[in-house]
Amino acid sequence: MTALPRRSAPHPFVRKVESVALFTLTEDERAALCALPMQVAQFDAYRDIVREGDRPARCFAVLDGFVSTYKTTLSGKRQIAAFHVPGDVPDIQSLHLKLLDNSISSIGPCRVGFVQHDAMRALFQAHPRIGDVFWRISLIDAALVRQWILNTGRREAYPRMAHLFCEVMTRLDVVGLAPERTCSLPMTQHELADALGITPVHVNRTLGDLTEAGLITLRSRRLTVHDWDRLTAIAEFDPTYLHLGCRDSE
Amino acid sequence: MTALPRRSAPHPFVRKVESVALFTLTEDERAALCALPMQVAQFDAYRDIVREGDRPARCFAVLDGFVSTYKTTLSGKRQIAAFHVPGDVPDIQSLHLKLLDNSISSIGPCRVGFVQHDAMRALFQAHPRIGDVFWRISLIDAALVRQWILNTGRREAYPRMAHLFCEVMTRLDVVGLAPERTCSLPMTQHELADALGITPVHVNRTLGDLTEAGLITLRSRRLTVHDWDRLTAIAEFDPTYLHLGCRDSE
DNA sequence: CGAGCAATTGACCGGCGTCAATGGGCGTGG
DNA sequence: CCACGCCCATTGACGCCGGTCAATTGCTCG
Repeated sequence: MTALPRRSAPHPFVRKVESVALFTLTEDERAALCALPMQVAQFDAYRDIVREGDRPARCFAVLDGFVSTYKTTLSGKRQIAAFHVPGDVPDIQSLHLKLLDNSISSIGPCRVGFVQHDAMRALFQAHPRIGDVFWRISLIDAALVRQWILNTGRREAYPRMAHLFCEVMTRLDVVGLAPERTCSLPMTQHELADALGITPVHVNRTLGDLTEAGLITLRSRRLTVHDWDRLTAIAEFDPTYLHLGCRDSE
Repeated sequence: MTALPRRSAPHPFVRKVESVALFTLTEDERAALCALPMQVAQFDAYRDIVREGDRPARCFAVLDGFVSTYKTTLSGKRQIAAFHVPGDVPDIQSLHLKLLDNSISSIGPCRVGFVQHDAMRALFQAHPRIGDVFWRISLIDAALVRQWILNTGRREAYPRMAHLFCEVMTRLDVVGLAPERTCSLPMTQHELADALGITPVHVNRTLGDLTEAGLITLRSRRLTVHDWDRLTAIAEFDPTYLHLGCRDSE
């Protein structure tokens, strides 16, 4: 990890909060969010950003790249429970759970912004509605994990992988990172395996099947979906669980 | 579901909040919790209490019995994402996510207590620390689901079932419902299957294996663990993720 | 150009699913 | 009090999805 000088770019929390809130931010609230001091850091690929057992005094937002939440068994098997895309705050839970129960690592190289818990807590005290939005954010994260369980527990490898691609593509599309159903997917097949709960070898076979079927292409870390309708049908993908912004339907 | 007259028993939220909070409640806070109006209802076994897609205006606490949070695929396969024991508030998320993304049903017959969202929100406004505790409760629930994913994704049926039993026994012990490593387990093998992501037939075989190994007995809806050390070893069970109350370690 | 990791492929195997039949416990009705 | 029906549990045979092992190829970067 390399510390970089603090930047004055538009604060990523503003965008995230605005996309999740069910109300419009006041100028005051927006200003308070922008005033959050954030320390930007860069990570190489496949580095732990925080580890299970840590007691962090800050949480972080993903600025660029991808990050994964994972746990491991004592015997070393690894299971990824969630991917996080730019704008997400993967360890928001650390605000209220001192002891981290999962690790979070970079997938490709990535940039993240750290914010001290104290600063967040002060913000929530001054602006309770913002605190509620972050609570909501953490609940949406939990909803994704529940869907992930349904996926690993009750779908075979083929539709399971299809579902993962549907989710990633949809979430990236929301933040403008999936034009033309194409997006960056910097993870190796080994990491896909850890996300899907299968072996890397079988990832390769399943990936081949999806490709042969003309559904997707995954080459040099880029994923393209050729037939979105068929892919979502195979995956039985219903994006409701993502709790995307259509405010009246939320 | 049958509506019962309101009871004046000690409010279950008090106990739950006290067990999860990292501080001691003031008299004021305790009184406010006790003043929460709650409507008690009784459910038969295997009834949905709330359904995916609902927009509830209240949430509920489990008073007696067990309930399960589950989702289903379009093709009808079912996956249980969590069990809830007396004292839990399984749909706390509905406070901030209008649209429920999972169903919750009773396992055995059970009693639950409904509390209007408005009442909860008023409480949180008057006592922000209590709001924080409920946030913490929802984060702990999320931690359990992440562990559940590791379990279904990266363990075979035998240790997976062992792990589930370890978790249930530990959580019931916390609320005094597992004396002598024995507890009620009112679910059928079919529901165990839906929790573990395997088939009922294989549940039966695995259950037989655990029994033959002298680890457990499961008869007439009662689970007994005969060799806790060996069971936890097989399950690689580490209760840290449950975020139990040892306050200094949290 | 060589080192090292990621991807690919084939052969084989085993855990778990599927199908189907049997047995057992319990509540209901005769 | 017994008979019936229903659901749950149990058991066996068989097949397949996905795991394991291992060899080869390809890519990336120093």
